[in-house]
Amino acid sequence: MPKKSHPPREEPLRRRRSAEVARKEILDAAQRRLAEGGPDAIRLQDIASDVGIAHPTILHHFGSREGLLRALDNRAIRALTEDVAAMIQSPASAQSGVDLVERLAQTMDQQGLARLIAWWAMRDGPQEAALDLDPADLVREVSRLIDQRLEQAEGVAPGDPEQISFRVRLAVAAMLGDALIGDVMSPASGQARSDEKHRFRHWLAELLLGDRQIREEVAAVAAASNGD
Amino acid sequence: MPKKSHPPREEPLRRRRSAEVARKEILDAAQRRLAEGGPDAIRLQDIASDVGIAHPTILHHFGSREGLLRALDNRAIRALTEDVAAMIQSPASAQSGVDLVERLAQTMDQQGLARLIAWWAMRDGPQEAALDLDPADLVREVSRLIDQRLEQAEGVAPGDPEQISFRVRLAVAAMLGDALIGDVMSPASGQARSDEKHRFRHWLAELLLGDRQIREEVAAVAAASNGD
DNA sequence: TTCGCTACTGACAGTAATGTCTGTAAAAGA
DNA sequence: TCTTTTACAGACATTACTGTCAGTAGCGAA
Repeated sequence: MPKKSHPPREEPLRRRRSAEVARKEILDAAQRRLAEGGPDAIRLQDIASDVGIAHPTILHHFGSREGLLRALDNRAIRALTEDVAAMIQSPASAQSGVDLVERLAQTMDQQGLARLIAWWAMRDGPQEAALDLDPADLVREVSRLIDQRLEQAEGVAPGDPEQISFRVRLAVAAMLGDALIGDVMSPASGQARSDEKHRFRHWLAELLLGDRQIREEVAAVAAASNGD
Repeated sequence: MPKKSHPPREEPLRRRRSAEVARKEILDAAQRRLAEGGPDAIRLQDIASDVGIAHPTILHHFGSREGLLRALDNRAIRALTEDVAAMIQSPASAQSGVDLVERLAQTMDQQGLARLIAWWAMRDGPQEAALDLDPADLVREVSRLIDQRLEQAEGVAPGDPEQISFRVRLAVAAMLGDALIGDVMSPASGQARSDEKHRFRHWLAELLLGDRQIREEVAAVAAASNGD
């Protein structure tokens, strides 16, 4: 029995979101598609049906398919930047680099951020980057933050500032690459593969901070040798 | 004046390659397109016009577009495997890891191999890998080769075999990630960026082999301390 | 309640890409 | 020279994806 229009309808015929919410839901769906199905899975009609809207609505919010993709790119770079910055400023990262690497890896893994960034690099790489923000600022900002922390924590100014940015660059590049092909490179499978992944990240974290510790050991041994 | 068909024609109306050569030329063109223009640039008609053939010829050789892509994937993984293997067996890699990392990076850079691999990871990652060869064999084989070399060169069996595979995994992942987003992460530009890139690789190579050297230093210091 | 704004939709247009079909021509072998 | 094989091309079919357009409906403001 079809509803009469007498009482005001409980369920509106179509849901109307704010422009902001609509954009977010569309971007989320697109990112999910990209993560699960690869680049060919980003089709306006599919994304629209995921969100529960018609595909012209996506065009309404983003102008064109290309506009949607650029918005995806920008959000991904921004998310990575903010996550890395928050990571460094968190108190947990004071002691060890393990949490840093682990969280960076999880950021890359979750929601297919690694794939999104790789895809962006493939499409925009050779041409001019059509982004709202400059990814190089990521490294600059992160390096600055690390520098700051180091001075605060140790009171030591590290000799070569490039060493810091190299570590950041290595961590980001490695976690990006590992998120992309780490699974297929691993000889293990199933739970063992997951365990190995975490050991790998742990090992990398120690490698990134390790030589400092080892050099301290050297200094300690040398001091002991002189003192005795 | 149109040619008479009296004398046997010097130039045939169409060039006829062997199936093998044709496949190679098509794959080369496709890879070039992918490297320069991104994933959307792989269109049968474009590739065909690059090679100088009609697009149904590509279908004839690879069955379908998907078949072409799978052939591309397989060739990329194979190229990477063989290159890494050759790299390790070369005499130049005996002394330092610098040449290893540098060559691995160049392999990734040249001909857009990094992009090809990233693209493959994006498309095949979540599903079953549709490859002729298992990429995990790459790591296994490389680890075995490194193991071999280490025993030959130093006569020492390294403690943890996982340490070796972790280094390979890190080198490959880092150079893949850096080939993808290294340029945009670099604060420098132009020639300075290129210089920085090489310094980064050099630094990574030393990091990968460095702690061994440093530990030897520690041992040396300790020995000197005891001996004196 | 009325009005205006705009998020949203259905139907359609245009286009471009893959894939099929039928036939042609260039080699290799007999 | 005849035959067989197969690399290759032109024309067409089909599909499907993006983008347009005119109109609808929900929500806030007056």
